[in-house]
Amino acid sequence: MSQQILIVEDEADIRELLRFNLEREGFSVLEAADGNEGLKLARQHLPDLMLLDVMLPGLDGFEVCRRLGAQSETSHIPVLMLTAKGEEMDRVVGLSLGADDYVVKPFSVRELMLRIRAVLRRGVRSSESPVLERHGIRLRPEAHTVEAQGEELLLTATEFRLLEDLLRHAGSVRTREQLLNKVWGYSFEGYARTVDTHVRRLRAKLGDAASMLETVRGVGYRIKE
Amino acid sequence: MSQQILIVEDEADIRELLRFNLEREGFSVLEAADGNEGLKLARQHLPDLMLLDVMLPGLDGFEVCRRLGAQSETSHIPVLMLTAKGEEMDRVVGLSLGADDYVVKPFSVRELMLRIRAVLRRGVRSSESPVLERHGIRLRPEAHTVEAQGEELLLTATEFRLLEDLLRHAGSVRTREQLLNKVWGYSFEGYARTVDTHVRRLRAKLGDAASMLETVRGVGYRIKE
DNA sequence: AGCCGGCGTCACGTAATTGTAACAAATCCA
DNA sequence: TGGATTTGTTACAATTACGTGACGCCGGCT
Repeated sequence: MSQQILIVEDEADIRELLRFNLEREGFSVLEAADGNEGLKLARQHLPDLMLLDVMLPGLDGFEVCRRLGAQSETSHIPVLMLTAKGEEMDRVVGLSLGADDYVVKPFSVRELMLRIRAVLRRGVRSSESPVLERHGIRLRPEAHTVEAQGEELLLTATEFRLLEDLLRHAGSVRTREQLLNKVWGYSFEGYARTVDTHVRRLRAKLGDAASMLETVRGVGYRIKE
Repeated sequence: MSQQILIVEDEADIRELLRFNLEREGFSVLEAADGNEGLKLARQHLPDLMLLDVMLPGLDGFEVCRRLGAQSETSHIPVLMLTAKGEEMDRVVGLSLGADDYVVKPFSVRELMLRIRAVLRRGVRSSESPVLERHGIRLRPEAHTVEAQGEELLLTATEFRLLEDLLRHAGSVRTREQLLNKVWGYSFEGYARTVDTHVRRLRAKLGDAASMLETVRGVGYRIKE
């Protein structure tokens, strides 16, 4: 379930720093200390993303990148290059060209994580369903709009996320716990009945379409198949 | 028959790496290390597109661009300018001289390839520049100008990029984080409410057209579909 | 130097949103 | 049927989000 990231970096302390932060963000991590090993692991595990240092003993980052691209199984693996500091902007640009993005050392962890997420997001873009539609309700996640029988509904952010989650699981029951975790986030420490209140508010705005949002007594809520 | 791209760039590293990526994408590549040679090759081979660095020894990118435009055989060749970050002002000049698009360094490979394909798809130079138009607002990325109801608006660089990003995603909500990453860059470590301030300034300049830039409470901002 | 435009931050006011409590209604089970 | 449990409904206070104006910094220009 968790996404896998391959670190190819010769300096052990940087590897460790990266591993620590990536795992804290929920990624699983592979490590390689040189280009050859990185290439081998990439082919074996087909990670979701590679962090690739440019300056490596033996095969350098650019060469690894080139060889990855030459193989069809590995050519789709997004690569984020780590480039040494102090280089000319032009040079950095050049070095980044075999990759999807690059970060200049020393980098801030925050920035690196942002870039990793950005690169990963590009991959899943296509799989995201653009429109959720059921029983005359049309929800556009991208636009953050909802229509019921052609009328646009003005939902609050929470209501919207709630409806989105229910729609994504249309046909199956969602428990209050599941909804709290997904809509409110794991750090929410409130009462489960908060869900009830928001379901009520949502129903009020749904009008006639509210009948599709049913209560499953003792379990949770569900949108009809 | 693969399309031919001419790279005019003085740094050998960058040339090589551009060549590598372009050939990987199926283009055939010509190289020139300075403006004069670039001009010569352009006249000889009439490539499908030119990647033209601004900073060149001898004849600079603008001059190359201008001389190309003066000849009927070469005037149709699409030009994609490579500009360094500090060359914002020059950009306007270059584009007015006939470049079809520009890419500001540093850029990611992905972005460069997308732009190359966009320019090639557009076909004949200047025949159909990408103009972002919505609700009486017309933004010309290449010319770096914005009009609202026929009146030209004088936007700052940040305001322009902000509006450009919002327009490119018209109909979709953009979160503050997305806007910060895109408009301010990943290395920006400031406060998300900075976005609000710039939205406000943008709205002030948009005048009546400001109503198309709506706030999506709890999420971000969106330009109406 | 002095000025100025652009930018990021801050403080404040207002309005929308949200979580909770309290009570009513519905449903279940013995 | 009656008590227990679960859910619906309403009201409300606290919080949050956003718009707005102002301020200070910085870099470029005169």
